[in-house]
Amino acid sequence: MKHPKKKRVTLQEVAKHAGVSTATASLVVRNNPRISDKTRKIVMNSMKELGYVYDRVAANLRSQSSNTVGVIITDISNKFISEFLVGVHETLEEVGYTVLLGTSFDSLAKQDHLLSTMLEHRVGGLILDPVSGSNAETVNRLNQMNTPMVLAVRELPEVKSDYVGINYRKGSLMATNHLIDKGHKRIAFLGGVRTSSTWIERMDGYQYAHDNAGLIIDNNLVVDSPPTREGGLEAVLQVLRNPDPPTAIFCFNDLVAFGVMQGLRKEGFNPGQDIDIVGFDNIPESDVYHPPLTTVSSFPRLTGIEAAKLLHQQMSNDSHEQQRLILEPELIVRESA
Amino acid sequence: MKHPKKKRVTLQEVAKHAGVSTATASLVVRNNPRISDKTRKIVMNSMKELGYVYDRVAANLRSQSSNTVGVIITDISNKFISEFLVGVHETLEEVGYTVLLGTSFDSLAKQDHLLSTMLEHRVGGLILDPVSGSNAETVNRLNQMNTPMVLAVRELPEVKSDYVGINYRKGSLMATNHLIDKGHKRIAFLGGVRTSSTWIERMDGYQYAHDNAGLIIDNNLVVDSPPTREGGLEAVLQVLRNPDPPTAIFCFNDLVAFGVMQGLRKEGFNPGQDIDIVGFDNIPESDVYHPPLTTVSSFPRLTGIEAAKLLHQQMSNDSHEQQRLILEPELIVRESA
DNA sequence: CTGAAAGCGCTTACAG
DNA sequence: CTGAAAGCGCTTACAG
Repeated sequence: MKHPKKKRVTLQEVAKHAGVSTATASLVVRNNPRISDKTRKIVMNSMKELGYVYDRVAANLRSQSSNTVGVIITDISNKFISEFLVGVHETLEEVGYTVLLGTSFDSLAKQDHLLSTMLEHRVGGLILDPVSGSNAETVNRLNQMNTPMVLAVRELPEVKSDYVGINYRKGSLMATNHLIDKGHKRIAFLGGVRTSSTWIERMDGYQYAHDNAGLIIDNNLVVDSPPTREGGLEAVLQVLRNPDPPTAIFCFNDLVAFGVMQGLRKEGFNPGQDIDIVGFDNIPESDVYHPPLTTVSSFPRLTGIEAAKLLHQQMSNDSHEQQRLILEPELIVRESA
Repeated sequence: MKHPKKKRVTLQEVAKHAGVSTATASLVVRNNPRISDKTRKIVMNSMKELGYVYDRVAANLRSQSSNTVGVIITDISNKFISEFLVGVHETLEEVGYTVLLGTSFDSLAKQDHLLSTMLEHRVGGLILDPVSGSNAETVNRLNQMNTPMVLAVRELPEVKSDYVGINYRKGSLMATNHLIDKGHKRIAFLGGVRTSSTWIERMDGYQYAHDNAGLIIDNNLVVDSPPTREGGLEAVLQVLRNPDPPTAIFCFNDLVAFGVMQGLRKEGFNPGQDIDIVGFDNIPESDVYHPPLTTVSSFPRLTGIEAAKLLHQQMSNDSHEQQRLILEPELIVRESA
């Protein structure tokens, strides 16, 4: 876990080689304009000659600053999250931060551990896609350390923090309305973790659409599961055992929808014809599924970009008021419904 | 880019509060058995009471060690790479490393910049999925710094380093043979960057299969492109303009295959019936495509795990001989060919 | 515009 | 088993 390295060339050595003081050399590395061009060149030369590599760690320690940002996500395999990460990462690198990545694999214990590690590494800020069921307490440690943070994707009810996410409720409302408009009365809602804010919000929209249409929800048609392909597969198998199965399915996300399609085929149904399906996320592959998936587009990359921007704002402004950014989704109608 | 933080509680303060010397407190934090249980408890208490957070950065500086590892990848959106990253990340976190993530977005300049940044951050080791066209010189900077490194996914001819990757040649051979066995004589090879080792190796296998069968390759059927869905789409449109179009297509990877399918449909062909298609990678979604994709499984996650293990070995053993690990692929026959 | 000295928060010999 | 002091590689006032 530890590994001693060949001795680095230090700034002192560079300074000595260039015949200046360490302070001067330090100013040169940091491009301070107060150094004459002549001196600067001499020092730069010495750096090149000796193969000097700036030690950002020592610099950060001394100046009590940080240019690293921690990013903790739940699961890279999830396309929504990986696209989110692209947005975050791209934006953060642009502004010059280096990112410490942590994956919680949806485990609260791992997330806790990662939070600690990040703090120990003196991150200047943190972007957190929290595990469902994260408690405020865990996260408030960050506030205590005065570390800027933005929460993304999943909102934590009791946590005071910047947040950027999707208007899941509206997306779910649009999806369910679409199915109702097509004449469906028995619409299942499959997948997702019942305690997560993302599930609850989708449930809200699903409920609201039913209420509006004067329909009542059959609770046997609401089956939760991990938000994965496997989860979708299991959920649909369960719901099909129902004596009165659904005629349409609203899926927690596109991954779940794939699993659902697989399950339907396995049971002899033809997805998109016998049973309509709507997904959520509009991951890039959803339009090459079989059949192409009707889904709700939720702009993961943009979510990441905005989260990174918000964090950057927080880190550069001392007086920063809390922000909450909710992106509006869009219904993409394809062949599955 | 910099951000001053509230003053941290230091180990000195803890020591004073506990009535011991800093050295003793330090030994406690690091779980040194040489400290009596009684003293340990007192110190632990003080830490809790004061809200102490270990400063790994200061510790690493002083002890000239590092428990961070840099991971530079080309593109998170690419499912092969993101799965690879999962493997790397999971393994690295298990052994207690924290990962600094960099994405080169396939730009040589960005990769160079990231390498510098990682060195400046004193990473203890590095896993590099190099941009195609990376030159040895760039990478050898690491060797100069004596930083352990393992190359993954793409091999760099002139670079001496551990490497873990896939036997692309064999995978490509299997895929092409499969198409030849089905009676195809005009097999296109679409997508991928012509200068990358991954492309060259696939080309080798494709060539070899043709030679074996006494077939000759029509160079008009070999079209390179970025290894993305968009790239596949463009490549197939180009190859279809051919007066004598192919009857089967071997795709650089599954993403390219999706693009190819889309392109075929757009031009009125029915993928898997009019024209057979084989992909490469076996990404999780490939079996829910339309039609389910015949492809070569290349174990991205395992690749990541092995890369991380190799790096860990290098970092913990001083005498480490160079290793080259090549994973064997597998043909997955589904409906597209 | 440049230099000498102190200090960021730890760990590391060295004594005892 | 514990303590006092030096030092990792930088930056930061403070002088000049």
